[in-house]
Amino acid sequence: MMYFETKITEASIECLKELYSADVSPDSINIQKTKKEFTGDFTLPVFPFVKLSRKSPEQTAEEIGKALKEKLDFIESYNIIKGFLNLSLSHQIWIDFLHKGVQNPDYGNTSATSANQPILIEFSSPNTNKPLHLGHVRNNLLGDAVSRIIEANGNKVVRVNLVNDRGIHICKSMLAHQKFGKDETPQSTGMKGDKLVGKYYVAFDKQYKTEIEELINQGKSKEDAEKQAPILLEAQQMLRLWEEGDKDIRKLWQNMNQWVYEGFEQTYNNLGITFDRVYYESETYLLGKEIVKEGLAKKVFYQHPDGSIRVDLKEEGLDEKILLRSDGTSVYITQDLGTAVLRAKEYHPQQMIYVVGNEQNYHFDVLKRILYDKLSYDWAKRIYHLSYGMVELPSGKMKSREGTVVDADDLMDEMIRIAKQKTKELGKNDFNDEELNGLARMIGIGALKYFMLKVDPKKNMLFNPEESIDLNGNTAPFIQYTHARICSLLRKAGVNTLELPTHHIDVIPEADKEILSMLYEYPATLKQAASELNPSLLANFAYELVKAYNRFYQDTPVLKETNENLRHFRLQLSAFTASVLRKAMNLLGIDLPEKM
RNA sequence: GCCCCUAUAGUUCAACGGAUAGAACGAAAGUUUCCUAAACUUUAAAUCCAAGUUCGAUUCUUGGUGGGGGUACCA
Repeated sequence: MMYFETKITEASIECLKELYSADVSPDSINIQKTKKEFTGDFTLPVFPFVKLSRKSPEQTAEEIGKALKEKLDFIESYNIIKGFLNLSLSHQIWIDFLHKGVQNPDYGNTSATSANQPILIEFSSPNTNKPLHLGHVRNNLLGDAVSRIIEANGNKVVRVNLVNDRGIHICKSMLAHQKFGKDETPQSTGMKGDKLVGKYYVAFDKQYKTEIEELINQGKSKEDAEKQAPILLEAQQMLRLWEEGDKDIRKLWQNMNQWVYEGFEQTYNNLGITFDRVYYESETYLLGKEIVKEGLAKKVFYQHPDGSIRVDLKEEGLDEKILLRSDGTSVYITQDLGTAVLRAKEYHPQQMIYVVGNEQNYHFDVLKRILYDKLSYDWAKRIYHLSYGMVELPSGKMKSREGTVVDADDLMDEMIRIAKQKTKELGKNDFNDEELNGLARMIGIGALKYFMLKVDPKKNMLFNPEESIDLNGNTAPFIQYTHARICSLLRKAGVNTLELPTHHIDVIPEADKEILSMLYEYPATLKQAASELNPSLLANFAYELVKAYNRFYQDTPVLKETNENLRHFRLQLSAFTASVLRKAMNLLGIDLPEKM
């Protein structure tokens, strides 16, 4: 793949040296795509160089344009508007680009460099006390898409999941099941395991609130009531018993977690998500505790008079942080310390990415500081928190305990149902049942994934359950439909587009050219998506490409084009478009149908 | 209180410091003897406020205002 921008930049530096004896850094050469309303392919704003030339922007642009045209044979012409130098490339180089691109199955990808250490990426990281909701969906889709994007950029990826399978939150579900559960199981109730366990988490919270209220009525302060509610004390006792290895508690814990895993498995399958390595907090928290003790021995941590172990990060601009409770049980960050050390040892990754919501920004600051500054692990500087925004409802934040969540399974089912209904409404009858179900799935899940991934990860996003996710406009089905139309076109053409001869066409029409130049942008878009860990760039790219193609399709004949060279050119252009769409969307985990 | 993030059409989202801020939904009006109308075309509609840096600021800096998050012996 040739990068015209690079060549133009290099040539521009030479020109500036020859014309004005000036040494200019590549940074000040800002080659951009020419805007649609002007003639040209690439544009160089020359304002930064008028100081060197001591001439007007127009004159400066003229001099640079003339010199560039002489230097670069692929520049056919140029024009100047104000201080903008617009360069047009030759038709032939664009035709060559199409020819090479359409035949290159790896177009846009960077070939793998096997020597590199893997990039480790943690995502999903569920708690086992409740089912997955829309917030987790964003996390999973983001982690999966980022993994794919990094792979396409030539890096090895290890997808890891960290299951928070122990802790006070699970004890709450367990306790509620013991108290109110009547020995219910997924089998006896027919409920999905994670849903059943989630039910008890809510039951716990209900009882907890009742007890708090009673205590307040007895004259306790709200704060004391929250700390002294009997059911909470029981849960804390249960956690201590769990950490001591109490047989009955461990048995119940194993059973209930198993139910949850079976439920999660279904959800992951539906989302099309897999992992290479699953860590369980129950397997790493002891290592975490050891690390805390080592830190204590090395005096980088200290024991508070109340018995808890803490770290002082005031010098690092943060605060004190508790690492071990006064009763000796571990907290959230304890296991994260252990897990991080274990991972570093197992994989020696070149980078450790954590896909975790922005509500935990502070937590990751602290984690990194402890590992790097306090414990002097050099690899800890390669920890990167991919912090994404919350999914909000019109009523505000989702809260599991209060039941204001959008359940992941329900939402997927609903999306598939709507897609199926829409397909029928549109009178698409040439599908058998199996095909119809497959298509509805592709569309429904695709729409959901696209909806979540088209938004810049770091921004909060809003989901309105009243309005189901759109299937029109800037959506996956819009892109899928265009792909299906192209496939139909190619089927009818009855030729192998890859084997078509080189075309000689006099001019590339405007609409054709627009698509071509967008296809040219794909590799740079992919690179940017990888370096910014931002899948939304690919979503927006695919959308823009489809907009342009639909405009083209609307009023440009392809099969009916009588000029054979032009017809072949357009078939290849269409085939290349379909192929790039598949690539971009596949990196988002979205499949495209050949018929819809 | 302190810290971080954020602010763009009625709504949901775009825009490496570059030209006339771009889409979608919603609203209004159109397009099918022609390769799939889940499409296309047209109209109305926005940079929170105030300074600063710059040839040029939605973008960078400072101050203010609004929204979100964090600051737990929760995760």
